[in-house]
Amino acid sequence: MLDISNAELDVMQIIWQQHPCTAAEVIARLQQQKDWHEKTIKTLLNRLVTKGALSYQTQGRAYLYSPCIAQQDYQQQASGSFVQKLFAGRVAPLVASFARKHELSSADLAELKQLVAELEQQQEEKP
Amino acid sequence: MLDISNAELDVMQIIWQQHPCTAAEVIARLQQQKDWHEKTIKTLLNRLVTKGALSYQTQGRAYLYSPCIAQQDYQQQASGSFVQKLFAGRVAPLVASFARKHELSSADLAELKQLVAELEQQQEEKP
DNA sequence: CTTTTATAATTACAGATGTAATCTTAATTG
DNA sequence: CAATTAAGATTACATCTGTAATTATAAAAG
Repeated sequence: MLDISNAELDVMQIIWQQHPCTAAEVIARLQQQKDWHEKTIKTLLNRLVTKGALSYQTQGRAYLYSPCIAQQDYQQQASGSFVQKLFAGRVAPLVASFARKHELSSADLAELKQLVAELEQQQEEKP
Repeated sequence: MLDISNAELDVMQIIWQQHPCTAAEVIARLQQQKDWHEKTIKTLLNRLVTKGALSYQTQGRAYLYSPCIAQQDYQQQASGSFVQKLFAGRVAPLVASFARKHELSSADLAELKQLVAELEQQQEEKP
């Protein structure tokens, strides 16, 4: 299973937002939020390529990076193992736990409600 | 912030389930689910003490371990940073993502629905 | 009291991670 | 063309992790 570290994930987020993109672009955008040295970011790009999370095509002297895994797919994989690890595979307790600490906005609640409704309906459709 | 690794977390789960407990007890119970050497588990216990996740009281030659952080508190902290890291702090998309891969049971859905209802009510109470 | 045994402490060691610096090489500048 | 610069590749190095083995020590057994 593709395992992306925390620092690497910050790089992936930038690239998921917009790709393909050059190292220079990643560096420029990441440095708006992280105080990381250019070399550090290059290292992370390299490691991500090595572990198969990013691919690239050459464009003259530079590389054009693209994700090998879609953000949604990675989110799915990661939330699966997180929920398994901390909540014995049940997602409702996670939401409860989260809500206890982080006040949910009305928008969040509405979104959740809607989601639950949809899932219920799907369940009825094929019982 | 208290950072507990994956292997360490397995030890914590055992101790959260029942504490205080001796190393021998932890080993016996963990070995029912993990194929870990006794020495490995001792190492993990030690590291958890060092990082302040466990404390102990001596009982003759042995130690009686107890968690320094409640399971709920750790779950809260961990889910907070997970949701932040992968879903920009919004929990609904996490549930959506999770549900897309892992079929939710009726029980799960009911639990979620109930939870949402409660949260909505809380929100009305103090607007 | 000496030997064995059970506990915890210390040490080991490879791979992952955070965080760069240095090296190589090709392109740009003068 | 020579010197500088900018890309990526390689190397660095401390800390964390997974996974134990070794050592010290105190208790139990003979």
